[in-house]
Amino acid sequence: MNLKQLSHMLSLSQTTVSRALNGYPEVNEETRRRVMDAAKRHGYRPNPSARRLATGKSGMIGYVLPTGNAVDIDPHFVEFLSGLGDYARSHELDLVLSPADADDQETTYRRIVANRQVDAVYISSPRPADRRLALVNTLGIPFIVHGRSEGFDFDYPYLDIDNEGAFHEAARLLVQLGHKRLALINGDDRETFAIHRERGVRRALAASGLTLGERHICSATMTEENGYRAARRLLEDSEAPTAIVCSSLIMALGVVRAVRDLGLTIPGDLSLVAHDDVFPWLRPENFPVPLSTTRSSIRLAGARVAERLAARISGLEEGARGEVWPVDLVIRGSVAGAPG
Amino acid sequence: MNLKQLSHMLSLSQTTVSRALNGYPEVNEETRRRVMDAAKRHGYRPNPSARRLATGKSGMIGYVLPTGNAVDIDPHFVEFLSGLGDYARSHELDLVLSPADADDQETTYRRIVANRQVDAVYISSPRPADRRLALVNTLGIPFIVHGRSEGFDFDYPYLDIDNEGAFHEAARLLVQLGHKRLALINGDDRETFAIHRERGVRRALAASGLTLGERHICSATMTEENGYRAARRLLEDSEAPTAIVCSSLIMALGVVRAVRDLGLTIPGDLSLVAHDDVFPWLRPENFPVPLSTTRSSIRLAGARVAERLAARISGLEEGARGEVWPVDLVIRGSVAGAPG
DNA sequence: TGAGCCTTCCAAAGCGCTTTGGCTTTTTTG
DNA sequence: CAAAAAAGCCAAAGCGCTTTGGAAGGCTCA
Repeated sequence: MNLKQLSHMLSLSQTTVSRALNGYPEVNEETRRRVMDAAKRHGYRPNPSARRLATGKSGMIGYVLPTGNAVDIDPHFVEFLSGLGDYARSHELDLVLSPADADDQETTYRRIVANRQVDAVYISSPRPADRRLALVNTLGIPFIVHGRSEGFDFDYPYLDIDNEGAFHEAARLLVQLGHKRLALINGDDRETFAIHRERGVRRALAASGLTLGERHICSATMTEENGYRAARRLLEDSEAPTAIVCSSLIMALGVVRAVRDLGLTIPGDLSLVAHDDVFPWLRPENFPVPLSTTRSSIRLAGARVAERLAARISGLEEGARGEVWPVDLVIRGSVAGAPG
Repeated sequence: MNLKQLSHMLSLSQTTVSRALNGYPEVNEETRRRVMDAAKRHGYRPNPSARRLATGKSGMIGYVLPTGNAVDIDPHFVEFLSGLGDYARSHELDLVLSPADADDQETTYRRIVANRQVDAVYISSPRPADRRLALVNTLGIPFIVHGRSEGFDFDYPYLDIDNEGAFHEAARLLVQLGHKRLALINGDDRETFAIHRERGVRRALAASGLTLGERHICSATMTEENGYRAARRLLEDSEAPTAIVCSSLIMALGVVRAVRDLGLTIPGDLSLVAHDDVFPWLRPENFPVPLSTTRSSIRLAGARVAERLAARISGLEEGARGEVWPVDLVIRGSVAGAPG
């Protein structure tokens, strides 16, 4: 069933039917009702390719997916997607993932923009002075960054959580509990979120005249194994920390294992706080010792990003509005006063 | 730069240029070269919407993403996606995720097919007599099922791993080690893979005159917490199993925790085998006691599905070819002879 | 009552591509 | 060497929608 057929059976022109369906004012309400009704009854669905060709709008939002043999998609992605999808569904938006060579995403961005394949894109895990951001900004397609970049002379729309604040709070708590030697097990330190987290920890320590030594900071991809390795390295050091702030629950899993292997206990020998993105399949309260966390649902962020993208597409949102969400500090059994 | 402009500057007709670009035979090789060259030099890219409208092909593969507040996307999805994306990239295919109400995916399938939005779709986590499968089969769009269904009177193309064989092997190993009381911690038992796995375990037990008691089988969404709960329930029973086969590494995490909470040890008191889909962020060899697993990379499966979808789109693959991958049984420290 | 203004609809022109059918040349063939 | 076949190219007709530029008819209002 296409427009032509539909309009023919209604004895109306395609113009009128099209307008009736798309809510244009210059059509009689009575007529509109008739059209709407017939459309629904016959299950008429405008052909998106045709519409796209005519309007240039696609009803899809894009994401460039870095791929490659050695490239692992972040497990957070799926949770973010849950939220995004949930919102997108209610607004008839689809999401198109364009796989790209991790080392050359630019080409793909240019392609999807030039082709008008999508109405908007979002960018995640930005780094300082991230080229994707600069590119997308000049290409002039609506976009939102999930996270933040740094070092640009222009503003841009983003949604981020207060990583610095969160880790500042976590570290401050530990310092207040008497810990003098703090360590940070961070994510990939080329990403802005990791930089912000480190900044937060440093600031909290500095406030009490403490510092974060070179040996007390690790950064690596967030895997269980890397968490373990980092913890081993830290805890076997002569100046082993008495408290660790950790960037992810998955890494915390490894930290806990290391602590055990070394015959130590939490929170007796070591206090531990980790960041929790709220996975349904791994919850901090279910750690051997319930884990204190800085918590922020990445899923909600996904939904919000979708919402703002939709707003931008329809012109309801404009400009470079940045949005920073506060992060909860949830205290559970894994923190205690400094030993000794 | 569009076809018209390009053909104009070459003093050729759009027809010829189009044909030259798309590899049709009725164009002089010399002319083709000229065209190709000019196209590359001017960065000409055919507008996909226009092409889609004209050909009906979209160069995209579709996936209907079940969403909803209470719906969690399986963390396996992202690994599968890694593989899929990796292949898709090399073939200029995009992936469109159409979010749908988890309880009504049919509408969405109909939509994307009717709209010719995608050239092919894949279906994952099928259940017996899965309606999506029946629907897609009648809709006549190329598709591949990742996993298998049951109870249909037609064949369909799929890619699955030998779940039954894998769990049969795992259980057989345990039986050979003298275990009489085996338990199975399974995924959602409405899904075919879970049914197959259960079947495998039962078959292995039956071969030695043993059975899988009602109390020795649990099934739930694969979260750490559910693994823990299941293990607690099993191990606190008067007929506690001496060996457990577990459907996922994430659940195994919970099993290990439960074992510890109960003051038991692996493999002293309990042997444990789990299925490993090969996540980069959680590896069985890094469990407190290295975990024996049935292993199959879900990522490779993703790549293979993409490959077959591409083949189907271009007509290279036809018919209802099913493909079943064998699963490795990897023995590590978590299994031992039955206690006592 | 007739000029001017809405209201409501329509015909037709794109959007950028593919593809059908046909028209020249050139090559082959008996 | 004429007739048939093949090669190489083109004009134009879609694909299904939106949107521009009217036009017909009914109103208002002096």
